[in-house]
Amino acid sequence: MRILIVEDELHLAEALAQILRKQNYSVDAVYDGQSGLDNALSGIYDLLLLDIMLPEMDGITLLKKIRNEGITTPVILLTAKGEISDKVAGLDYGADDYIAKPFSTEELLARIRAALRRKGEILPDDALKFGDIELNTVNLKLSGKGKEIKLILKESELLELLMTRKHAVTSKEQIIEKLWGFDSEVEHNNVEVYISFLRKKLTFLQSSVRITTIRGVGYVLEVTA
Amino acid sequence: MRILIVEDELHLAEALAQILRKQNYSVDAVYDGQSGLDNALSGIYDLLLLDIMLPEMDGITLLKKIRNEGITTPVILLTAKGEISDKVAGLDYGADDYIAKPFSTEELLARIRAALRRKGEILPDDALKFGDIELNTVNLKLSGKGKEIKLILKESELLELLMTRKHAVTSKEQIIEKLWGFDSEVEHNNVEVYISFLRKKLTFLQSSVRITTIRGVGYVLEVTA
DNA sequence: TTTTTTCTTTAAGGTTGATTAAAGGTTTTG
DNA sequence: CAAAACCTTTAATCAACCTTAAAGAAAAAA
Repeated sequence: MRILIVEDELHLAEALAQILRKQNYSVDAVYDGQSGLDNALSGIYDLLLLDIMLPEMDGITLLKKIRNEGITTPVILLTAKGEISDKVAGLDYGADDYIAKPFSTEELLARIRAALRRKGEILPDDALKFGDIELNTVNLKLSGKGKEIKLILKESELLELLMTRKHAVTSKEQIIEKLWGFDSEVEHNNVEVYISFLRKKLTFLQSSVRITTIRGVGYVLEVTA
Repeated sequence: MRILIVEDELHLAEALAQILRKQNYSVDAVYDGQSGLDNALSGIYDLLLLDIMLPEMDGITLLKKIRNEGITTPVILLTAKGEISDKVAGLDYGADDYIAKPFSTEELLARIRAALRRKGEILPDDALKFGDIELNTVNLKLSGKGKEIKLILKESELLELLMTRKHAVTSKEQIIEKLWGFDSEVEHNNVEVYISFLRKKLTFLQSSVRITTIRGVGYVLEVTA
């Protein structure tokens, strides 16, 4: 289950992300409205947590835009105390719920569960697809052509990143930032090692998906003919 | 037999829970209407004890909502003295009974038995199944392949959690939250210990069910070939 | 109540397996 | 060709996890 947090208070955003990851949700966080919109439009999220007060573009505008694009992802608005009128506007524009800051973890989790339940009675599972492979980001199993193989966490996170970014080229810096965190001192070689591991497993699966290197730029998934 | 208590007076809720557990009911308690709704909708309970005055969402509204969802779980309302009109409304909306605070333990237990009897003549039993094992959450006996072994409470709760979550991976945090409560300071090692105990007992039963570790993620039940 | 038993938690050391670092090879680019 | 970027494998390190024993707490029995 993938959740996108759009919240400009970095601290809160990271705290939320951490809490949700412990519940085994896949979480991405962005810190301004424009990035929120870009990410939300990808349609890969099962739920959006949207702060109302945001730089670049406020949460309500963001909500309006994604609804106009036909995206029905459940949205929970995060509101400060005084923003009652915003709440109402939010619900009018298709938010599923709102929760006033400060809120308890428990309450947030309950509302998330409720929103997810409300939406798709049959909860979509966590399988990501690309070409002939399917990655389950919860139990870390990668399958294709009848075969199946277990990944370890870092492999899964890396492949997940490549799969969600589809045909975009992903740089080593982006990978490091996503897998090891913003200011980590991890070497490029480290990424190369995991790319190598993944290629081996893709080969084992006899998948037609491969990880192509674009020198000086990054990696991208491709389907071979 | 699983009972959900929705009662905002923490003290009363816990006291009730304790009394009912002594009667071998499986009891969960939540302290506001929204959480009550979330939990009740899961449909796993055999009875709901519902306070009328609640934060977030009052008991009557809660009752209405679950009945609208087609959930027929018996409901006993807990009412304060003055709330006669609420009682009536409650019965209109499909409560099975009400009991006025303060009430005696005996009276409550009698009404619970009556409500359960009234509902399903054949009472659903408390056996959970997965693969070749069966867990009775009331007498804490785990059986499979003809053999049977007694679990202790924490083992049973842990296995119950894994069994109800079926093929989902459950993190240690989720386990701690469920077994020890939200903000407890219990160490991860504690979970590991009980996982270890359970594995030993599964081995003793020669069950094909095993608890698989997914490093950095959590635990999941699997059936071996 | 005191004693005994059972259950729960803590602590410690061992084991496994993930991660990192390193080294040598290969491919691409200028 | 030389330099840079990348690939792959292996070995060392480190973190996560497992297991056992025993202390502590709670419940049951005497």
